Amino acid sequence: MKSVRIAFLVLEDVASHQPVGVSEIARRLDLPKTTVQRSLNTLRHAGWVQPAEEARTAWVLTIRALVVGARATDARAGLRSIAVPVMEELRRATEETIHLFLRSGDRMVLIERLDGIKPVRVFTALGTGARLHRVSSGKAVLAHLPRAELDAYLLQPMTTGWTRAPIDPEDMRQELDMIRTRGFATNLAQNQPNVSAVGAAIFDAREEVIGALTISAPPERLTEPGSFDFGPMVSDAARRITMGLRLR
Amino acid sequence: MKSVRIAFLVLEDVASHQPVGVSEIARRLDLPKTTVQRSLNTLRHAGWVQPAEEARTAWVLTIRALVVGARATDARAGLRSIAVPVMEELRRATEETIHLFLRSGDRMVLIERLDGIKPVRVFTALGTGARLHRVSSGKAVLAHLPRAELDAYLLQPMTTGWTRAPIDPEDMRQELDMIRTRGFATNLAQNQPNVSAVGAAIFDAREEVIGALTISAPPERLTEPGSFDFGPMVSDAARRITMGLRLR
DNA sequence: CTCCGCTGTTCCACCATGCGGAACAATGTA
DNA sequence: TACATTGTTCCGCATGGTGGAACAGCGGAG
Repeated sequence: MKSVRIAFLVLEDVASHQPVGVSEIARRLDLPKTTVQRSLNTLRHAGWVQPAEEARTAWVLTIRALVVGARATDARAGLRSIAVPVMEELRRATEETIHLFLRSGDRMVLIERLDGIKPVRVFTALGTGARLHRVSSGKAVLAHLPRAELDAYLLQPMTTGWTRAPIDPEDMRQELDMIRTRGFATNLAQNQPNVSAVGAAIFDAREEVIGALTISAPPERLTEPGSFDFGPMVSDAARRITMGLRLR
Repeated sequence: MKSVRIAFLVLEDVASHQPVGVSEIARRLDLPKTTVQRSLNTLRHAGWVQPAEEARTAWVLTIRALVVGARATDARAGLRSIAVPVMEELRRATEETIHLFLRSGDRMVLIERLDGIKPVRVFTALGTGARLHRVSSGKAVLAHLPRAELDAYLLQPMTTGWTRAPIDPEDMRQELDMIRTRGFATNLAQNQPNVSAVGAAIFDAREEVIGALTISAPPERLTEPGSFDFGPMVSDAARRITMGLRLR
């Protein structure tokens, strides 16, 4: 179904470049303008894209995309209903921001957030994604990936997020070993300068890693000694979520 | 483009009934099984649906749907970046949960949430929708809709959400008049038994209503006198967001 | 003012490709 | 065992998507 494949390519291109016009999309996807325009019209009739306000010549996503997309997390057998109470408890205990991530390919995607009580916080929007090796949640996941998958991932070049320093795969393996033994991963302002975090992996009923839970805070509230307080707390909370999923 | 239209129908059906099988979808959409299955396969290759864990015979949405859907709110010229700081301030002042809604047709859709500090809270997932007349945000929007649109809306039968009591369109008009004059709408546990809320409308640069901001709390913390404290606060916050949008 | 490069849009003939009935297989229920 | 479900494969027909070409509208440069 060529036309469907094209329609979704167009939709995703609109999503990541909106507001955007016909020619621009056609150029980027290397498709005839005609084809792209036909797709856009169909997408409009389906209610997924709409002309940007005023400019009838640029396109943006509609809210319908959000409504449908938001249901994506319902799939995981009520993960949210199991996770949220645990997250609430964890937030009360730490007073910091708690994030719930799911893995999607080689990215971690934020699917739920309970923000901290203390004033200084970092704001991450739902649906935001980051490469696995850049974030504590991702490292927690990497540490529990099947050997073959991990090897494949480490073949890709990796850099730290902030200072674009390259990461040595062997160093990463060592870090992952440590994460596996102590039960949680850390990220001390390595991805974004003002955010530190500790994270622990969550497993589904088949005992495969599916995501991670994290505690985020400004670096001054999450130093290495501090992370040893929070570390066991996330690790314990994540394990309780895993338990909950297993009982389903 | 028939095949594309069908593919999106199938996708939306999966979204609202997952996990779901071929025959069930075919029955509901009144399409041949073959057609539905072809669509599902294409959707899988596009990365939008996947077989449910274990049961290879049922389908669910993938996280990709969330990632794309989450971008839908970026369209509104940085609404989020303008709204969030105002919402933070409002939450600090009230210590209650702050919701940001956008209108989509005759529904209000939750696009951002900052949860309250106090323990008892009601949890609404992002992307959740509700009929306009059922929620305070929706009533705030209705109160500022162009006459023709309002008339059209009031022609539909309306009931309260909880006790399915019918609502008289004339009563609603009166309530909307009051909302318009005092600047905010209230919902005192009428939709869900444990949630009260006050809401105020947000306008775009063309001065058309696009959404609303609300403060939610359990009824005991948001009684009629209390709502007169919070009322002006939401109303003021919403106006500041509107101002921000106008400057863009 | 005119030209040029860029937009988005319309038209149309060809033929790839999606359509869907029928027939099959793999379940689990009476 | 019989039956009513489910999901899956196959294939011939004609529908409808494809994409080149040609047109129109806009804005900036010379």
